[in-house]
Amino acid sequence: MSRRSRDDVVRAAARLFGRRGYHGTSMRDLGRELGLMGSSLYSHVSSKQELLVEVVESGAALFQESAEKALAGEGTATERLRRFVAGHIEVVLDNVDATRTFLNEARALDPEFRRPIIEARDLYEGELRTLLGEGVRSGEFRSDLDPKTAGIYILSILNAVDRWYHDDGPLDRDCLVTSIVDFTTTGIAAT
Amino acid sequence: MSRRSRDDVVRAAARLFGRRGYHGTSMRDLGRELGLMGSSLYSHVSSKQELLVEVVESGAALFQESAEKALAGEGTATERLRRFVAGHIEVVLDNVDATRTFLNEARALDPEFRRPIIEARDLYEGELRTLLGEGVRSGEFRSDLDPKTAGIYILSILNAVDRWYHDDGPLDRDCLVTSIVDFTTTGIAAT
DNA sequence: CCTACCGATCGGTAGG
DNA sequence: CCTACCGATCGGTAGG
Repeated sequence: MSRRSRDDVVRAAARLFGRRGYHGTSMRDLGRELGLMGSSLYSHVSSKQELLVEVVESGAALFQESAEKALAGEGTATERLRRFVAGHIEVVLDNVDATRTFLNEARALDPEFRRPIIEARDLYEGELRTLLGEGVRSGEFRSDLDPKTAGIYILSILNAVDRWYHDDGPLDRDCLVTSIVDFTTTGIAAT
Repeated sequence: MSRRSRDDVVRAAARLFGRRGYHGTSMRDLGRELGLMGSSLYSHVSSKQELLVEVVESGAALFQESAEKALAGEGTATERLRRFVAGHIEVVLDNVDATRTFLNEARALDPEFRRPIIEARDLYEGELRTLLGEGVRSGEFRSDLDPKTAGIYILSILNAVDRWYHDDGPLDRDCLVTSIVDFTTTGIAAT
């Protein structure tokens, strides 16, 4: 067994922070996960909080990049919404540990680190809101739509996906995206 | 300052468990919240875990009672859905601490207590699913609706409400309920 | 990366 | 409900 890299440590931290929470994970737990003594981790990082910061920031960055890619190109608001949803879901499902930690453990961050993370979250939400507003102006979305609350509802659905969806279940990822976009655009009522 | 009741202790536990998490709360934190020494809490409860169990079970019970009231009476599926949504939101907003703990800290429960809580959650979700299925059969909801995923989407929205809604904000509770029911039934697309 | 350790804090008990 | 305390565990350091 070769030596562990700093990245191994961060990845293991993401896994445990995401599953048991920051306060539910000790440095000795983390060491055990990697076959190391807890104290050995301090040759890779200088504190437990530093690990949390790194994991949470990586989660924030993943969402930000995803939004940029989804919203950059052309297309109707509906098409861009689909790309936004697909991107978000891909980020969540391909990085369950980091995104879980980003979504649930930000409160364990020291205040100085928490602030910029909340700002990143607001920025991401704002980009979705802008997209929804454009869809209203283009006539694709209902004229009485409130982009703010609608954006929150959509993100509520997206952020919960990792709590129930499994890749080996009956629904593949494309169908999941379609299902969410359909629910969001046309709802459950009969036409 | 009179003596504290067991109920005071449970309520304080709900507050701290809901805000900082179970593992982020020490018995001494809890004592401080009540103006007591941490060790004094053991004249009211026999363990920290017992407090978590009590809080989580109270959260589960609140949702269960709410569903029973909402689904018992007559009405179309849409009407009962509105009552279900209104009930859920009332439970969440009137009991933020207990419901937050119920929704986020169940993983900190010892396995023997976690199982029945997950079952309670599934039961509640199942009741919503049944309601949605009835709406499909009555023709109120789209015939191609999958009640299972739709139920998950609706609960995702409902369970996130406490993360952003404030009673003193621009939206009152009735409007919030209407907003969620509208989003759920007709979606954001223009008609 | 380990051994050996530090002071602080943890959940919890005994005795009043 | 407090005082006084228990053994275990915490995050972290020194020195190799």
